[in-house]
Amino acid sequence: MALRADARENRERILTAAREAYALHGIDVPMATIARRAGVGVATLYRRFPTRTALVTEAFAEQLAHCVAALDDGLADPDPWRGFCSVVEQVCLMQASERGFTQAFLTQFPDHAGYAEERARAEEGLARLVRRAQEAGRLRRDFTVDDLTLVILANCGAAGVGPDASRRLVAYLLQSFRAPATAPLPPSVRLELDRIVAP
Amino acid sequence: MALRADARENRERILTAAREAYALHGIDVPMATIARRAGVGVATLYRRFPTRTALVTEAFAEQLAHCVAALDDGLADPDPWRGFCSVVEQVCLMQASERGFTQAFLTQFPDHAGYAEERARAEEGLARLVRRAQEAGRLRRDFTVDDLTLVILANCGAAGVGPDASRRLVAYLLQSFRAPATAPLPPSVRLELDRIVAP
DNA sequence: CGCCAAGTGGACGGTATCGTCCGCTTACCC
DNA sequence: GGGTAAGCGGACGATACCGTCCACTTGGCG
Repeated sequence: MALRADARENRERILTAAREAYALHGIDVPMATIARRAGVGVATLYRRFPTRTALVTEAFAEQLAHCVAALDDGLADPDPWRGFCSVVEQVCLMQASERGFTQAFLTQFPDHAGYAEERARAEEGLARLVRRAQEAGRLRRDFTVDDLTLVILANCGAAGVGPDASRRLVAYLLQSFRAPATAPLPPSVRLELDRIVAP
Repeated sequence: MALRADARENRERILTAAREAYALHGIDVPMATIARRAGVGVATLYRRFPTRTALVTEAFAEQLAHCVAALDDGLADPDPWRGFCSVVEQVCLMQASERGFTQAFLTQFPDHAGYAEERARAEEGLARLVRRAQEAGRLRRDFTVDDLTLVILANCGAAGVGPDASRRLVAYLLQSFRAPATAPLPPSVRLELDRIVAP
């Protein structure tokens, strides 16, 4: 049944607060902190989102949709290599700018039954993205779909530093993925070891 | 003053237990768990290692020394590029096989005053390693020392999966670091998303 | 052997987070 | 405008971990 107007607004406030809190303190931030930031009681939070993962899932639903859209865009690109690169870049940028998204992504993607079908679709799309770029002779033949996950994980570490570090890492990786040749990199990034959040 | 014989043995047992516990449960494992695994009381643990970081530091002192040695070896290699690669490979392999080491490394390296000098020496060595490889024309000119940290962080994510994933990532990265050309990769790795420990 | 300082273990109070319960408030339908 | 069910918030008991304190044990020297 539909939520009452005030409840619906509170729900949105909670989701926003959760994203902010995750960005600031990582995904293990106490539920009470999120509730306080949203200006609601903990009970309200727990009523809407019974488990921590439920909240995380909903909080990043939009970001996840953005990733799926990026994949579709990449597949639609007439240039298979450009499509491939843009998918990798966009997803990694998302990881780096929306702190906590990656943890959410990795934590729940395995099980969460509701998304099994969406996940299968995504995997199929990724496989096509890779095959297409390889058939065009732009992506090295020994690249596998699993390497995409490897990129996600690698980027996870770099994302903790900031989008610049992530961009540079991705640029390095894409160059090694390309069949031959190299190209200039984004500027070097000063790494502040102190400010890394435990990914 | 010197430790009593039984105390010395307990100390070793604690360090071993700590490494095991870190590998299994990550670096945030409760102190009591380590104590139990070592077969000692918590008081004993706290007396030897007053803070969590003190324990972590000592537990991985050997691994850290190994890294420093790897750097020296790399610098001693007559082939600057081979020396560069071996340092990167060895350090990353250490991260991947000794779970928890990276967290230790990153967590405390910034402050921990006692190691300031050792750290400075390491940084100087790394700078020389990079410069040497560049002057030999084997390492791209736009590579910076900070990129080495970037590699460490990127590897951190891959290391959570296992040494194979780490090796493949490092191979990719080293190829993009090299002034020109590519080479075959280690075999592809099946990534078990379920078994990733929060790095 | 006997002393005693070094060493030990577990109990304990303190703190943080969890998730639920219950009495009060309020949106919305009539 | 009034009734009612949906919604609310904060208090509360449970749980986990921390780090200390203290009464007991034991290695090793004289």
